[in-house]
Amino acid sequence: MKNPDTEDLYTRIWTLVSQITRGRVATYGQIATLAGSRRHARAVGYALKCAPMPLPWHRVINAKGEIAFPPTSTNYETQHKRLRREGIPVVNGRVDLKKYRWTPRDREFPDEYFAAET
DNA sequence: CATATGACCTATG
DNA sequence: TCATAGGCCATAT
Repeated sequence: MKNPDTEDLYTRIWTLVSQITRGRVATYGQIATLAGSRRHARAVGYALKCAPMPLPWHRVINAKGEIAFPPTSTNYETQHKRLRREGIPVVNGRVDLKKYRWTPRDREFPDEYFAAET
């Protein structure tokens, strides 16, 4: 991560993820959109991987409601365990986004966060 | 510079 | 609901 723009992007992603409330989940695309552009869905994963501070990364899942790690990985197990521990059911490998999707509060996210991307 | 690889997403049938 | 196709983009090699 040498590019300064990328660093800004990652910083916004880290801030957003840190604000996901307990017992709720957000998707990679959702975070990317809030961070400024919905095209960076893939970059969210990278940003979480190199986060310099502890973050509730387990609250970030894909658009289908699934844990994005390979089901056989230890990362998958860790995330699954943490979600269940927060009271988020994972049935058939997926979370009900209709019920558990996190939505930012207006006060936390001023209008510029939702402005059309340039 | 060219490819390949993901903690991805949407549109479409 | 599932599968496929095409798109996206930071990183790694």
